[in-house]
Amino acid sequence: MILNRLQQSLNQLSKAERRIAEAILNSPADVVHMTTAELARAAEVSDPMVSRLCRTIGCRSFPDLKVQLASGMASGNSYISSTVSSGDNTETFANKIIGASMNALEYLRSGLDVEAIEQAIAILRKAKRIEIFGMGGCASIAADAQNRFFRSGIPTVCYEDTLKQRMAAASSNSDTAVLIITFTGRTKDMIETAEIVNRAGGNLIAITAIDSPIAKLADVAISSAAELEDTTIYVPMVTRIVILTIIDILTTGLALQMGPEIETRLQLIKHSLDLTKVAK
Amino acid sequence: MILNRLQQSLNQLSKAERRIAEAILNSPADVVHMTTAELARAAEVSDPMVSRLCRTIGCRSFPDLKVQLASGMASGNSYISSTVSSGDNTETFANKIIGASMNALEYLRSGLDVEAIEQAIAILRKAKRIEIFGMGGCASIAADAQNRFFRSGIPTVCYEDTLKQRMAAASSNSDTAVLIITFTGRTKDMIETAEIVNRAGGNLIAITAIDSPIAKLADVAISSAAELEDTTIYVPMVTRIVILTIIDILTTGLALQMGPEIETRLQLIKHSLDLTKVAK
DNA sequence: CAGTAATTTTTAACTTAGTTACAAAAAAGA
DNA sequence: TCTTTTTTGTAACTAAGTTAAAAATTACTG
Repeated sequence: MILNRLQQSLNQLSKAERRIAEAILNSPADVVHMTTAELARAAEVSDPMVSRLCRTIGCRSFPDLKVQLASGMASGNSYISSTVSSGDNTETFANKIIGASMNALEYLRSGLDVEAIEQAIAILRKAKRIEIFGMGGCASIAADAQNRFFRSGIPTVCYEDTLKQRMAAASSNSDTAVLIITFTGRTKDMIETAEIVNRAGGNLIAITAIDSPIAKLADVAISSAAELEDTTIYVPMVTRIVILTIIDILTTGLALQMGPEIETRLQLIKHSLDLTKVAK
Repeated sequence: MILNRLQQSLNQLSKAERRIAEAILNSPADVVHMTTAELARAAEVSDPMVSRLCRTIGCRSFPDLKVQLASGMASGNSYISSTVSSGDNTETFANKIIGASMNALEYLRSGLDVEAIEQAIAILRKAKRIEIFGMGGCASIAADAQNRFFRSGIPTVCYEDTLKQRMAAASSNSDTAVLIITFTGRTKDMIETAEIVNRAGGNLIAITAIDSPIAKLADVAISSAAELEDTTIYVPMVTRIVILTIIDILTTGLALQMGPEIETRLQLIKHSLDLTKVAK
């Protein structure tokens, strides 16, 4: 969506361009009915700067930007995730956080690399075991992934300790699917582990930032949409949600390919919990 | 929507106007990027007729029609979250999964119990320590919550083992905030643990299914939107996403109340990781 | 069935919006 | 401080869209 692109590239723009971008973000609904001159006047810049900004953010022309704006804002997907500020009341900042998550999911949908997903599922499908590695904030995501993948019937383990990860990596082979989860894709330990997997001949799937060292080392790299993250806060929030959803997609894809055989197993797993619950 | 208006007024239009209307209805997505001349040629009429049709159907100008078209068509890609079926190709089921998550977030937004959130934040704010309990599929969520709450400076631990949970529950007091995360709110072990917290005098926050036993035992219960879960699959998917977002809201609210003091700590925590990463 | 009136459509002129090219100003670097 | 690069604004130009008037088609009446 363009509003995202604008918000994101805001600090890479020149002074005048930023003014225009801000004017658009301020009242996107109005911009849709403006001329270049009107917008230029609102942003207190010259007309051609408007045309230029359109090009900079990847639109063919100003009318083209308006069209994209209009389609972007339509329906429910108008959650512009502005940053939480200290003056916000509970309802406001809660809405902003929820909006940011929805935004990220919309972004995931529009840019999902279907081919990468299919390749990853193919690797998982023929794997005799799955090893999942995640450290720091990704450790809990890795644990969640383990909790989902083992239900497929393929033996799945998860390590958050770099030493264990290295040892597991070293003993991987063509029967092993290694799933590395990392926000930045730049953690030194993890890069080394990925290299060990490569040397050992394991099949490496990475869910991480695009163009990161780990993405390059992987057989299949799936983008975690880390570029969408609000860097004014210090903990990745939306990236986490996006990765969990990617894991949902992978496990579902795997289950679909396995067909009805998995159904019974899932049911058995579910009913194994029956006696731990009180009745409704 | 304009496409409707066009379709409806189709037989009230003159011959040339109808040709244009039909051309638009045929490929509205393309029209959005056309000029009057191009559309006129496609409909085999003269340029001014295009302008005229726009007026006839109630648009100010042709660019205005394009904008309306764009916004009208975009609402088509609203998230239809039907159940995944075995015939779906990758793109389809991926979209369904993402759609289900977005749906759940929309649901969370519209029904968020702001008061409960504020009460929970108040409890966390005055807590001297935070204990987080989650089992099974909720263990990884609890771990994630720990990873977020400890950054506030309040000592935070997380247990997924029912024995440890019981012991921690027994040693809770009015300085302790206990956060229980459970999908169903009906796990026997967890109910007993909640009762122990009550007897010990700890402050109990539960993120769980509404109207469940644990929700009733808690000082503050926040709904996890479990009632939205697709029960044809055997693993909670959207509930997980919703709970994570609730945790984001709680940690953000806590940070906002703590004010600038927390900023420094967050920065320090972030920079403590600097040396573990390779440079860009 | 012809002629006239009304409507529709086209051609041509015109206005306005948007872009390009170039010059000036500001910022960065030497 | 001067040079070089980047950024911004001014002015000219292109193209898009609209208006106005003429031509053609259609409908209606004598």
